[in-house]
Amino acid sequence: MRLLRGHASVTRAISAQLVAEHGLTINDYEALLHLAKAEDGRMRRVDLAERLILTASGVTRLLDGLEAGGLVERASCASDRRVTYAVLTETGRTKLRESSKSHIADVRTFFEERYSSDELQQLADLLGRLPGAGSAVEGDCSA
Amino acid sequence: MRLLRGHASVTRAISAQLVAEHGLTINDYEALLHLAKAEDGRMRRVDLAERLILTASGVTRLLDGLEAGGLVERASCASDRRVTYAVLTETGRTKLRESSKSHIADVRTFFEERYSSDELQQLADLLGRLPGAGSAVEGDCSA
DNA sequence: ACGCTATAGTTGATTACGCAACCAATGGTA
DNA sequence: TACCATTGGTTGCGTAATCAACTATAGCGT
Repeated sequence: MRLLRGHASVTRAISAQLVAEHGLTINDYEALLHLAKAEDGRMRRVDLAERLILTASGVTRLLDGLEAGGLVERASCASDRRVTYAVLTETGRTKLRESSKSHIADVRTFFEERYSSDELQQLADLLGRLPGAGSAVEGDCSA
Repeated sequence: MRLLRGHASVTRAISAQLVAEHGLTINDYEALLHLAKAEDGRMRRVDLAERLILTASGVTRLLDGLEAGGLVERASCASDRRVTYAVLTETGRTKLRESSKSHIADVRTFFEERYSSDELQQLADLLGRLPGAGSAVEGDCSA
């Protein structure tokens, strides 16, 4: 675990910039990002939770905030009435575009200050094997 | 940041075992560990905070719990009356010994399942450059 | 057609932590 | 020596996340 200790300070530093500049936490940001990359800008809440490594309730509350800010909306699924989609709004998409510029720059700077691109590649390979880095295709509600 | 996402699940998994088997969170455990490695089993709270990557207040509360469990005590410093030491008690030392066995095994298992020893070394080198991994010698109250 | 189990999501209580404000000592420096 | 910036520590408050309990569907197997 010692190994992973550094995570806290890194995340905090980067997250703080994001909050200060755009009013988004890292999870807010990454939720928007996942939605943006998903088909139709929508995901089932449960799939989003898995991607963000949050519990279902964590996602409920995260999305509460984003909905309140008008960045996402809910939509229901015709074929399964249990599911609620989180859908990126146009506002949300814009917000993401705006914030990604500086955020990506911040992250890049942070890592490039300490690692060469080879090392970065290595790091990505190694850390990519941890759970939660998977990239399986999620189920769609198109039945 | 994507890179560091895996951290959450790993920490949770390992921490859960520790809590279930010994009633200690990872921070509890590592606090005891740092104290055990320190001279006389004691550290200034502020130094402990730095090691654990917690704020001063975080450490205050962490130690509250450990004190309540009789695992650490407070001691004051003769030469600087601002400082309070956290001191490992005999009970605490025993607790640490007990829990370290299974915890170390758990961690080892977790990492050895996914990485070769070379890779582990690489990972340690790379992650060791993140802030909070430093190993500077801390000030002692022996003036 | 009926019940049983699994899945999606929400809510209440609790926890862990950070930040800001604060107090008390320290240790220059004017 | 009187002041003031710095350091160690605690406390109040807010936030993000967990877990457990719950509701509502879904989709079996008999």
